Amino acid sequence: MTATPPRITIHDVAARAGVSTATVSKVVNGRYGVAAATNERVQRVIDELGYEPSLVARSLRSHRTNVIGILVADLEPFSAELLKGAARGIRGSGYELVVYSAGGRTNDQIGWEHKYLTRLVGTLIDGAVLVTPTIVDAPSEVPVVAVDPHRGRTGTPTVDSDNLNGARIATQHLLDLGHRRIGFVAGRSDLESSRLREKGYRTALAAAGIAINPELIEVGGYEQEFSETAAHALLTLPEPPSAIFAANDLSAIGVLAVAHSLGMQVPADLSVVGFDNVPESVLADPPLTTVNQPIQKMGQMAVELLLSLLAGQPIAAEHLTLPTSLVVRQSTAPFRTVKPRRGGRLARSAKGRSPAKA
Amino acid sequence: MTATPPRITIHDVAARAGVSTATVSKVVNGRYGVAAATNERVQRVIDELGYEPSLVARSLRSHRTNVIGILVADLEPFSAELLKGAARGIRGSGYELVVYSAGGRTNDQIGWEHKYLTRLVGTLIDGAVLVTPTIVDAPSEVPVVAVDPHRGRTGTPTVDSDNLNGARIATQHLLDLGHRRIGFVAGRSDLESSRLREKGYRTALAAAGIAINPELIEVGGYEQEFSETAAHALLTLPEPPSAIFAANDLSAIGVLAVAHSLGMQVPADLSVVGFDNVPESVLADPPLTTVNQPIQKMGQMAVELLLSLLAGQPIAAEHLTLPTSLVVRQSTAPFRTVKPRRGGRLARSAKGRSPAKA
DNA sequence: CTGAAAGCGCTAACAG
DNA sequence: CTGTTAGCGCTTTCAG
Repeated sequence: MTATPPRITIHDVAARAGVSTATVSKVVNGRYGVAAATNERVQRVIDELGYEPSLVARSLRSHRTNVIGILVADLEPFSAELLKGAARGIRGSGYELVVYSAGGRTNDQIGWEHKYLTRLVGTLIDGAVLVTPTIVDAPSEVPVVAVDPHRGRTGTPTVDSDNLNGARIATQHLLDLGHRRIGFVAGRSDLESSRLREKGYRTALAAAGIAINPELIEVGGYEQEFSETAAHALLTLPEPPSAIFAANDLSAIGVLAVAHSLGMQVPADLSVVGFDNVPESVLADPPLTTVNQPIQKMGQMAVELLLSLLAGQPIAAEHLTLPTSLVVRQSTAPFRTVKPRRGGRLARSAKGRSPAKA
Repeated sequence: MTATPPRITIHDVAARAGVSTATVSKVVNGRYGVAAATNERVQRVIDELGYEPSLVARSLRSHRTNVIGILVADLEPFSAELLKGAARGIRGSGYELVVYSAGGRTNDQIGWEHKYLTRLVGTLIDGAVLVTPTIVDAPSEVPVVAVDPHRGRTGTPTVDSDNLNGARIATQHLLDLGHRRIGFVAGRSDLESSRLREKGYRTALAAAGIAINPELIEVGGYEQEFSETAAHALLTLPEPPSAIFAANDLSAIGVLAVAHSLGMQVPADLSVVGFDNVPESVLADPPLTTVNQPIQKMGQMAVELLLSLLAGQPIAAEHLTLPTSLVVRQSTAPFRTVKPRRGGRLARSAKGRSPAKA
């Protein structure tokens, strides 16, 4: 155990400068009513000692901190991307940013966002952006903006993207390529975005006159590991799908991994589409066809919305839904009737053989 | 202005449950010495009211918070990537993570890390990871690990990557392609990593028997905007370089932008190499040849080091330097003697014309 | 212009 | 087992 750090407090400064703590406080905060000479002397001592007021003590006293919080369940590709946008949104606002992470594995526990919010709000932060919260509480007294909330829309301002249409066009892309047996690796049913993505999948299929086959739907929970299990189930079916739409990129990357381990070539033997367009999707092998969400922009808008709220300004819209779009890369290809499976292994010369069968 | 949030405090709970605040505190913290009946009653009130202790008030009192801080100047690709690794490192440790961002534009002010560290340490966080700090103080009483510190190595444990060799192999790659006039977009001279990268550039050139030409070196400050100015100066030289090595990917992306605006084709007319291998480098047009730093791993190791320190365990090594490697993508090509410039515009049919001249 | 005193929400002795 | 008291580091009236 390390020794208690000898923090330099306002008392140390006051003692050394021969004034009261109240005076030091005034100097630090640039309040009026301090003689120029005193001010200078105190300032010198502050510099000497390298004194810096404790954010915590200060915010406990004055319920204004000029800090906004971004609460995330974990720091994964999606939230990391969002943070870049959030940083852009806060620039020049005079506010500072604190990101609080529940630490990943805590996220099985529902309602983490409420816990962290109440823990911090009113003391450390003036307002918060909640990233993919499972529950958005009854509108709290403190300004809160939710990004991609799990339970649809409530009283709190919200930023999300068009999950329904994104899923539709992703599925449609696969249909256009001639695929008919299209698997779906679902997200988490408690999340609104996840439900909408599944709905988009179903809608597109229905519109094409294809009946939903329950055995082609497996839950991957938005996580790579679970998704690998799901993908395995799908791909070892007696009659496996020729294409899989995964509810997010991490899941799609899991599908890719399983396909490879099964000796399948993507996209020759299996087409895969993801959702999110996180940077990792480009790095995937092969680069993933996916649905683009303007994640950074979502982060930026959420922060800007929060800043308006904090300033007491009316906000343009309660709920912002940003458009999604399809990004075609190399994980999708036209459906081929003949599957050149030979004893479980696949022929290597598949490329460019049978043409599309749209 | 929004009304003061009616935070539910320990007093509210105490009053409602008909006990003292001390008792509530004991219940919350699971201390011994509370009657089962009381415990249950208090617990019920806590649930009813949705009470959650203020992290701030608590940490002010008990100087242990189980929270570690990651202090960054800004949330850009590098730090965002690092956070993913940090999150992995903290998983299962029981600690929580707070990321504190100075908010970008504050970073012209040197020493932000000291300020934020003293602001938070001893009150909000038990220890910290400093990301690219400009100054690493005399070893503080509180556990601190620096990632890619700017001023070489001091008493504080450090995680970085092999900047010198990375820069060497990047430059060598360009030399191997036959380039002789190789420009350099430098970082910030106050940063150790930046100095090492410049040194690597100079070393490689010297080893190839090429004299350093000062007019081929411009400062880009690790920022895209500055780097564009630097690149513009370089590319409008009477005798411009045929290749540019940029001190980081953001700078290289700036170089790409300027090259395009000048009507140059990359890599046909200009080869560009970056440094970092952030996800953005793959997204660049064309995908950037760059030096890979294991950024996520650096974040993870930094956190693990800090955790050891916090646990009072001896650490394996004071200074960890992870290896760097070259990632060849599409922004580099062999040098061509003849530059098909025609009135400032470039012929479109450059591809595959004159062969390498290594 | 300056300082004494109160108190933010909480925990840690110590009495009762 | 429970409550009282003190005080973490700071800001804020309010007297002097």
